[in-house]
Amino acid sequence: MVEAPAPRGRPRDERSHAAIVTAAAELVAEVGYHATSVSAVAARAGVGKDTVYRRWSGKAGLVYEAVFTVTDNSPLPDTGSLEGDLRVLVQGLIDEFSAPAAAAALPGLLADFAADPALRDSIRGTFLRPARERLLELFARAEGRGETVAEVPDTLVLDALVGTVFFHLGIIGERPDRDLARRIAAITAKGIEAR
Amino acid sequence: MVEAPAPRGRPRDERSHAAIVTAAAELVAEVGYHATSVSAVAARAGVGKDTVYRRWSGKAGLVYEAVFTVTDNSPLPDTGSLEGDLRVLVQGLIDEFSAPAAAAALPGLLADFAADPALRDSIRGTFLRPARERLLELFARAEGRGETVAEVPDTLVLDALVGTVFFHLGIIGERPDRDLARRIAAITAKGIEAR
Amino acid sequence: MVEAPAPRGRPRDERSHAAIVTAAAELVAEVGYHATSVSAVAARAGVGKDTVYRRWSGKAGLVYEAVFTVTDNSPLPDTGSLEGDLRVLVQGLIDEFSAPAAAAALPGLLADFAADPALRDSIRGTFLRPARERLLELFARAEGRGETVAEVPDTLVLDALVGTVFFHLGIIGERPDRDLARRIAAITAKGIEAR
Amino acid sequence: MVEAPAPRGRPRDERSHAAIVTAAAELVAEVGYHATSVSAVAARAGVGKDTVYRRWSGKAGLVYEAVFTVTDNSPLPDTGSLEGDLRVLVQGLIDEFSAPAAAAALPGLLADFAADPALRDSIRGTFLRPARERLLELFARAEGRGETVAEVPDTLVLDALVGTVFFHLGIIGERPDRDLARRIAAITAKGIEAR
DNA sequence: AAATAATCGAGACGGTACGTCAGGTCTTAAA
DNA sequence: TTTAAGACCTGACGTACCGTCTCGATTATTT
Repeated sequence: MVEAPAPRGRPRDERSHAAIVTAAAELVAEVGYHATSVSAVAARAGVGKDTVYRRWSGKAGLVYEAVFTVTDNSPLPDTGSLEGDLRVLVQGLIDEFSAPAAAAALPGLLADFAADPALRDSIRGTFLRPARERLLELFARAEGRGETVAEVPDTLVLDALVGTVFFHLGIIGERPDRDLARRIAAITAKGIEAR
Repeated sequence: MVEAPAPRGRPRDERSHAAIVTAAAELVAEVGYHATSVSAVAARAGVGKDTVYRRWSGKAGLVYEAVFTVTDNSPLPDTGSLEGDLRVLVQGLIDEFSAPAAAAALPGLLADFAADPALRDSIRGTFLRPARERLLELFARAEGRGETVAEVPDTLVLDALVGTVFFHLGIIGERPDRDLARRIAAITAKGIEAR
Repeated sequence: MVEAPAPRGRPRDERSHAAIVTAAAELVAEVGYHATSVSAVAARAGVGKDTVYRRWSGKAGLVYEAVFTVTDNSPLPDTGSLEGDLRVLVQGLIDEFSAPAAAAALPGLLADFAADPALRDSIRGTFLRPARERLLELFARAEGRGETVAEVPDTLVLDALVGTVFFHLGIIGERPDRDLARRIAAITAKGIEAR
Repeated sequence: MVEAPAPRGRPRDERSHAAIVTAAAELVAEVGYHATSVSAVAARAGVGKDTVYRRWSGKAGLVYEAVFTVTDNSPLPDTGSLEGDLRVLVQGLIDEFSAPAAAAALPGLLADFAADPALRDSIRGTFLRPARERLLELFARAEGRGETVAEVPDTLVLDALVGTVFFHLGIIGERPDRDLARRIAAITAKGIEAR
């Protein structure tokens, strides 16, 4: 087991952490990702810049935590069909990507993550993990029901779902249509059915 | 008919234009989108900054033209099936997005485009137009063969194809797998078939 | 005798000259010397920049002509005393330096002249010439009246008169006091009297 | 009594201040006032531009401090006569204005000061203050000796002395003649004597 | 109690890029 | 050859943000 490394000196103030995250989320929603600066976040949080850099490596990491902290861990409802389950999953992505702060942050955020090897790895490892677990659970259910799924890497299916939603809403800026989740789920479900 | 607005004064030097575009493409491929600056592009092109800003509104517009000028207008080969045609189309996207300059530029570029309303509109209007025309041609062929396609907006299908490739390669940084085009085409073709 | 160099091609448009000078004088009075640019002068005059540079070497020479063209050549009135004559001469300098365009132009203009050897020489040769001629005339009258003047270079006296007025009004920005000419003339007259 | 405003944050580095001032003085002496830029000063001082703009409003204020910091506070020697005392004072002005950096800076510097209301006020308040104090001391001595001085504002006498020296040396570019101080002092002393 | 050590808010630090503007030159078609 | 127009290269402007460093002042643990 890993020992805590014996904390010495003044402990970090947890309230600073919360204030920074809140300030970052607000700023991103108000002025966008590009116009959000670490200086401005620190100023709004009533905190020194060092206090931010002591906890995060830069704007990207900070905004990521500020915008995507609320991971929905509620179990995926069982709709009884692969397509129905996928629709719920996709609707979740749509809701997540349509939130004001997320919509304002996503393109710039993912660009910054993609440009940094360390951060890039955390996209699959952290950002996509919950969605991937849900997708695997969903596949398992389908198999349990006897629905066979074609031989296709789950990461590719996930990239297709996330990439489609991200590009459609985040890059193009399309408003989330009422039928969007249904259509994406329908195509994907039929597309990956065996036979 | 629209009259040319009677050009007055010294005409723009076409060699400057070409030098700037070349310098931009090289720089992006060498140091990445973020580290590419208008000043550096101008310096490498042997041109004043004004000459750049006279023709482009900023880094985003310039890099876009530098990286995505070579529109492939060759007619889409007719493979005899929707899935086959889609595979060619998707492979074209993969090749386009995997080129060194494009791969280095895409995430930051699309983020900057998404952040500017004027540029954002040009994504559909310019960047996606050739691919969309190919897609429509491909749908027309399928109908001509009697293959019926489900009621689904072509822009959504396009966003799905482009979004998937962009996210998989550009954001996640996955290497373009040998089977990538085949798999995406297979899922999509089956997914949008009527029935 | 000097031959005219056989004018070939389109002759210069004299109206351009006048338009440029007028535009320059107006601009200097409105926005000051620093904010006056050759581009702006040309634009206001409805003239190309080249047409300006073909006639003047730059902003300094142009503004000089625009602001100090109206040389007062009226003969200096004979007041009957050195001090009285000096007072009239100094009042003339004050009036000249207090005109809106001149006041706005002088400090920057003289600075630019001082920085360029060619222009610098023209301060004595052109700008100060009329005043110097008046001063010499004034000395001649004094001698004619039997008033003896101490051995002092006339250029130094002139520099003292002009420098005092220029510094007091142009640099410090003092408003031209009612007694200013009288006081300067009194000091100078007494100061240069023999004995 | 005025409280020190409780300095917060990292204090300014005094070595930066000195390095900037030195670099500015050197540059002005080497390339002149016009060709001296804030960027070049910062680069030579090994300092960011922000560090310069944090302390000075622009080139004018910076160069002023760089060139005219060394105020000569030595007491004016008592020569026993108004004219002698004036000669010492004027010689001091000549020496000050003839120093390489000062000669290169003065015309442009005073032009920039004259163009900015805030800086303009500091000419009398700062630049001319030492000379004015000397002049007043000199008048007091004269009165103490029984030499009566005509009713004339001391600021006008000062403007005459400074203006004459500045115009003669700075604008016209005359070399400081051996007799210059003597002549100016003689004219002024006689000119302001009562009777 | 004293010493040690990490944190805090504040803001200065050296860099770098921004987008604008002026300078003075050059190139066009028309006069 | 001049004209109006305007593109050309150069280089300075003053601003903003980056991520680091330096203050004096806290706030904890260790001696």
